Amino acid sequence: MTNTEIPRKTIYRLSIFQRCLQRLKENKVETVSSEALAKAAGVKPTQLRKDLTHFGQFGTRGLGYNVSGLSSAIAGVLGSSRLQPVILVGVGNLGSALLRYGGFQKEGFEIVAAFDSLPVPARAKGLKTALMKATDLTRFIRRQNIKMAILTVPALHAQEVVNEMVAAGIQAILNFSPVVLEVPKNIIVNNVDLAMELENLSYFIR
Amino acid sequence: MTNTEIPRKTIYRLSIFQRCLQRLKENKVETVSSEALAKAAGVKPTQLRKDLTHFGQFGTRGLGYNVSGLSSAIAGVLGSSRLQPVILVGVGNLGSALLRYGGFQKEGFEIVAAFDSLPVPARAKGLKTALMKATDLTRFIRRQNIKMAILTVPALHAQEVVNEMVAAGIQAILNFSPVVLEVPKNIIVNNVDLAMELENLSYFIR
DNA sequence: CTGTGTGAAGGCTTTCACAGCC
DNA sequence: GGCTGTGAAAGCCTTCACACAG
Repeated sequence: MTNTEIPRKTIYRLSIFQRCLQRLKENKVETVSSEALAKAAGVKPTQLRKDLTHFGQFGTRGLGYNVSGLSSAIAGVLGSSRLQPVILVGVGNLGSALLRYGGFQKEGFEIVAAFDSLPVPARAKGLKTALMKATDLTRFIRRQNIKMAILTVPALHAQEVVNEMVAAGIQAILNFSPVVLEVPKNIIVNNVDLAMELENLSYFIR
Repeated sequence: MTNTEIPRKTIYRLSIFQRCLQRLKENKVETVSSEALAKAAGVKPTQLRKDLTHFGQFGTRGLGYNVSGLSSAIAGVLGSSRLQPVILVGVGNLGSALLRYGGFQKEGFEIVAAFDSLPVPARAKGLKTALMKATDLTRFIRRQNIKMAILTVPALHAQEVVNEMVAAGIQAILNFSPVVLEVPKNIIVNNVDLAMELENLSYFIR
C-alpha cells in the first residue's frame, strides 16, 4: 500500500483533526473545508491536505470534506488499534493522579491494572483499577497479552522496570520518568517530561 | 550575536543534556566526550556538537567536555529564566495530581498558587500550595507579575481562561486540555495531551 | 592520534502554485 | 467560482566529512 513510512507528526495531527471533527459533529456541521478545519487545528490548510493524501482522497473538490465521512476515515487509520488495554506501573504521586484522571477512558483506552513495588491501598482508595504487586507484572503482561504501558516510577528504577516489561512482551511505553530509556528498536517509547516542558517555556520568555 | 533563531528542538535537547550531565557529576565524572554524552542522551554525537555551536565553544579538542563546565554553560543558556514562579489553573483530578507531584520543584520551578472556579478544600488537603478562587486570578497575576501558567481546566473552559490570563499578562502556558488554544503570537503554548500520546503509541503497534 | 567545531550534503517536512473536478 | 489533490520548490534539521586543536 503506502510505500513510504508515514511521518509521526502526521499521525499526531490526525488525532488533532479527529478532535476538531468531533466537535463539528456535535454542532451538527456536515461539511468543512480544509481551510476551516486547518484553522481549528492550528495548522495550514495545505498541510492538512498533504497529511490526508498519505491515506487516500476524502474530499469533494469545490465543496470540502464531509465531516462524519472524514471522521470515520481517520478513525479507520488511527482507530484500528484503539481499544488497547493499558497498564500503569508506579503508583506514586503522578501515577495515582493519572489513575484518577478520566481523560484516557474518554478516548477509548482503559487502564486495566496498576502496579507498584509497594502497593499502598490508601493510594488506590476510591479507584476501580486493580492495584497489584510489582512481582505480578511479568505474569500479568504475558497472561493478558498487554502491549502498552504507562510508566510513572522514579527515575532510578525506570530502566530496570522497562527491561522487565519488554522481556514480558510490552511493545509501547508512555514514559513520564525524566530518563532516556534504552529499548530495542522495535519497541516504541513516547516521553512526557513535565519539568522539561516548563524549562522549555521559560527559555522562550523574555 | 546569534543571528538565526535557535530551533526549539535544540532547546529541548539542551534540557536532556543537562540531566545527563547532572548524573555524571553525581558520579564524579569530570570529563565526557560528545560520543558518550550523546549516547546517554539518545542522540548522535554530531547533533550534540551542532546544538552547542549555537551558543559557543565549550569543549577541548582531543579531550572532550568538562562536565561541570558544560553543565553551567547550559544552565546559563537555559537557566537565566529558571526561577520563574508558576501558577496552576484548574484543580480537578489532573490539576490536584500535578500539585502533589514533586517533579517541578526539583527542577527549580515553584507552583506559587492554584486556582479553581469552585475551590474544594478537600482537593487541596495536605498541600502547601495556596488554593484560590478563579475570581482572584487576574489580580494575582498582575500583582505578583506571574508569567507562566499550567492549565488543567476542562476543555470547554480552556479558551476563556486563557483569554483572561493573557489579558492579565501571562506569557507562557503549559496546556493539558485537549484543545487547540488561540493566543497572540508573542504568547507561547506547549501542549501535553496524554490521550493523544496513547493514541499515537497504539498506531505504531502492529 | 583523539575528539571538537563546522561548512557542505543529504533528508525530511512544510509550503507554494496550479491542475483538475464539482 | 470554489476547493481539493499534488508535483515541485523552499525551508529546516540532521548527518557527513574533514580541518584543526590539544
